[in-house]
Amino acid sequence: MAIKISFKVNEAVFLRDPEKSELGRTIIKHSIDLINNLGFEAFTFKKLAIDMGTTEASIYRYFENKHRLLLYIISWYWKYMDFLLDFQLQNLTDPKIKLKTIIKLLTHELPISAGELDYNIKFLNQIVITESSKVYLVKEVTEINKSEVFKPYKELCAKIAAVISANDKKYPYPKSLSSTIIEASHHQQFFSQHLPRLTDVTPKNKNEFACLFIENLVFSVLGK
Amino acid sequence: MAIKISFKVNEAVFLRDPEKSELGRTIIKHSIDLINNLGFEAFTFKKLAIDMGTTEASIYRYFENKHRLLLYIISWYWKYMDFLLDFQLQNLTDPKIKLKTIIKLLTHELPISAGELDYNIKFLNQIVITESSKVYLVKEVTEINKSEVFKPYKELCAKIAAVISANDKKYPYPKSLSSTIIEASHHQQFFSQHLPRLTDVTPKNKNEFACLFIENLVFSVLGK
DNA sequence: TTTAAATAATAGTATTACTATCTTTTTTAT
DNA sequence: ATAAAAAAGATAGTAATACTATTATTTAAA
Repeated sequence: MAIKISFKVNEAVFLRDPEKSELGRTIIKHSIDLINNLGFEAFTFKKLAIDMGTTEASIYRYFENKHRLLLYIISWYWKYMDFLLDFQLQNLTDPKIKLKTIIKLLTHELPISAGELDYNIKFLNQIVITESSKVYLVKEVTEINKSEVFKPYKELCAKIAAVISANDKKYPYPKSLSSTIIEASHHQQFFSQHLPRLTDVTPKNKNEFACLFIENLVFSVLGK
Repeated sequence: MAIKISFKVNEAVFLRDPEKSELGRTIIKHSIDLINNLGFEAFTFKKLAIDMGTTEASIYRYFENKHRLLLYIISWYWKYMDFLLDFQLQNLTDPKIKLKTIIKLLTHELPISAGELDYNIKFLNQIVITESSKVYLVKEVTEINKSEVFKPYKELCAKIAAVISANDKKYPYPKSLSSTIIEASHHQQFFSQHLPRLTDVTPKNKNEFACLFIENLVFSVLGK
């Protein structure tokens, strides 16, 4: 019995819930493929419509614009990450091992654990690395933030911050360290792929590099 | 005798050097104001042309597109930062004080030291915080990187990495730590301004927050 | 002072980012 | 089973964006 995993993304993100119809799910599936292929800037609703054999108008019934669609995808990812985190931490008690598990999760491709997934996780991962900061690095951030659509990110950040605090009760910046390791995980992965001189990757540690760097960083800060 | 500061940005970034004509300098000056006002997404050459009383065609003679213009501004900023860094570190010998000076520079508005500046540094600073990652977080990064236009960023990163290594010869990730503190400086400033729950800012430490966090981070990692 | 280079003025094109309308199909409620 | 409602498809249209091209005018350099 394969369980289909789905997460409720804040209603303010979409006009019609894409999880609730075949067309909606197709939009998300094809968007992930297409954004990964073209990059977010070159991605348009027109191209998406052609790609999936429907019309622009149909897509506009689900999302106000492509920024909202990206926000949906990224939010979905954070919810999935949050779920995986709960799942993987459930039987762990040692806060150090908990934190190591979190760092591993942040710096590796997401595992497709428990249930079947509609989306291409490899692509989703790349999109998060390259495009996720574009959802908040916009002029309208304050306006968008009012509708609570950044909640999944904030909740994940708070959850990781709690584990950080459990490792070192006196550490004064758990939330900032949390958001920093989330962002740095992406950046170091991106840099090691495309601008390696901004990192210390070597051909040897290529795959483990981001993980090793972040682990070293975190456990230095938290005093082992 | 006021010295006008100027930096040579890689020729591949522009079609015609904006530093070498009045129109060119006006383009940069007005771009900084307009990008800061509208955000990069809403900023267009048309709006810029109207704002400065010229035509779109004139601007296209200087820059291929708005992404290149942003790249120019950001590159200029890194060059200016590099210059300030040399300037401020010149009489320092203690590597710890050097690193503290660097962190202060990264987390505060740039000082307008030595010479007169054409550009609005306050705005430039905000643009770097909000828009700088958009110059490399694009599909064409590898292609763009070939023309060496990211050099100013890489050089600054290397310079900071050298100071990091001077603080701790055995630390294995100087370049990654360097790029991480550059990026985290921006992110933590952005978050503390717009999404404070991702940080540990308080009304009290508001202005010093990013600096305090990064200092604590760096000197924990480098073992005091 | 001639020539070249830069700018201004204007026009035009393909694409993007939508909105509107009407018809057909599918779903749901009775 | 059927009527009503909702969703999707088909088509059209508009304003703005992201350019390119052409010619005339001004400015700077040889």
